[in-house]
Amino acid sequence: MNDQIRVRFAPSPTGYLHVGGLRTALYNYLFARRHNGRFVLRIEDTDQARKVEGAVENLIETLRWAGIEYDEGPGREGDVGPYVQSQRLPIYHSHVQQLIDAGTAYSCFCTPERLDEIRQKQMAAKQAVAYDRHCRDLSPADAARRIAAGEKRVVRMKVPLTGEMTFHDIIRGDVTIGYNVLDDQVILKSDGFPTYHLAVVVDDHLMGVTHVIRGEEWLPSVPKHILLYQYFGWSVPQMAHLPLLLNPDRSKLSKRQGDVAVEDYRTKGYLKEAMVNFIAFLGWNPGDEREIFSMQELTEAFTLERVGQSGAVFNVDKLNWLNQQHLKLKPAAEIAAMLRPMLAARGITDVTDEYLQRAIGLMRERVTLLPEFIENGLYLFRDPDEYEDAGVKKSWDAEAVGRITTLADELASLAMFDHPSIEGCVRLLSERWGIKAGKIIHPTRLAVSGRTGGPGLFEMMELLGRDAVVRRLRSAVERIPVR
RNA sequence: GGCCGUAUCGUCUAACGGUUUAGGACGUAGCCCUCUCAAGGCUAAAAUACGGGUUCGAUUCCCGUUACGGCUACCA
Repeated sequence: MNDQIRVRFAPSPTGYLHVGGLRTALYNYLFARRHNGRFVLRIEDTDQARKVEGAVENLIETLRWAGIEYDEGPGREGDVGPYVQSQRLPIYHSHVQQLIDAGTAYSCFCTPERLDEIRQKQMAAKQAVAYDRHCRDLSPADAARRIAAGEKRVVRMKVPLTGEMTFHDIIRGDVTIGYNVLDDQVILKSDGFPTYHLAVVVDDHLMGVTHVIRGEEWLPSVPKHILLYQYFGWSVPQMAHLPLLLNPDRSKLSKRQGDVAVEDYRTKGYLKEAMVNFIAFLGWNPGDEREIFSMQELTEAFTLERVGQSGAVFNVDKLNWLNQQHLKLKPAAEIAAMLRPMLAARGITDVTDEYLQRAIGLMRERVTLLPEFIENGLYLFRDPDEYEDAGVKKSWDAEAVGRITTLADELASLAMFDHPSIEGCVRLLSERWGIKAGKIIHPTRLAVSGRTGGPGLFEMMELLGRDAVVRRLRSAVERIPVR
């Protein structure tokens, strides 16, 4: 392997992709792209109890949706696979044996009950909770005999009894942790699966990972990992521990206080561009005052050095704003494609692309989320079947009904039915009647759309077309009771 | 409890110890624009947790306190 930068995103498949996970994946991805490196996806499914059916597929699909493509991983094999830990058991076993042979790890036969017991005692005595190293000095021969006899065991790594370790983190600088607060971590479970600590070290090394970029929750276990690198005689990758994402009350981001699954946001109608832009800015900024970034721009601007050290609250208001901004930038054809299924769900399938895209043009600055195009702009596709009370109350009186009737006739005989002609017609009437144009505009909007707000009336009527407009005006006159 | 980490407007953040009346953005309020709703423009309120040092000078460096968070599993 050469000196190319290699990073990985290594989620465990427990159901869905967490927004914090998305950010970790994104930063790894951006870092790899920025340095022409490789981005690896590795599935850490060493906990059989937490395995969730379909979670891996879901994870991959969500990453794909966000535009985070991996260079190597499940379904995209490279030279250092497999990329799913449950398929790498023999690799872990031989490495564990290596440590046992070298005397840096040992078999432990303590039962869960015994472990529980000492933990209880330690807690009662207000001592640090740690394994008492009961099996650390069993002779290898004894251990081998008990294994042969079929006794259940785990394998633990030996942590020095005294001393401390200082390591460097790109984001946090030098961190020192004493060995006395570390216990002899289990590295191989009794079911034959490795724990995270062993698997992550073995795989990161074997997969040529040069930079470990992951969440801050891993910071305290770094010394254990470095110890393992040393036991194996391997060089240690660079570390970058990212600050956590927080709830509005500053606790670690969780359900209960909002959505944490990326797919929830996708379902709600957030754009991937907004999601990525927003997530990137939680803990990182470009150092200037730009706010709106495409994935491409992010890859050009991203550096680990500009990642902050403190947790960031997930602020939905800002995400909403970013979604609006990206909605304004996105080509109408792409928005149209996303709207089609939503329209179809309402039985609207007879809309041409041209019409739909023009409708999007009228609505895009008035919506925050995708479904609002339809919720707030349904009248662009169907005649309204109800009229806002506030509008009726405000602008629908006998005079208005008379004017709308006349307007309908005038519009029906207009030579051209485009924005300028329609506007000219309305303005002419308002002059003739000696009233402000608004006196005609407001009831007309109500009659045509059922709403009091929305796109400019004349553009809207042009899009709707003469037939629909005249029909709606006349039907409103029939249907809306005069107050 | 122990260990580790973090601490600038409500929120996301900027400010290589001096260029700072601490800048931008979201949100909030007001004004402008205007056929409505938006969008946009302008304006306003809004922060260096606290206490000690170091320094001619601290948001920036050091120490302590406080607060918050993480870790402390045969979970990741």
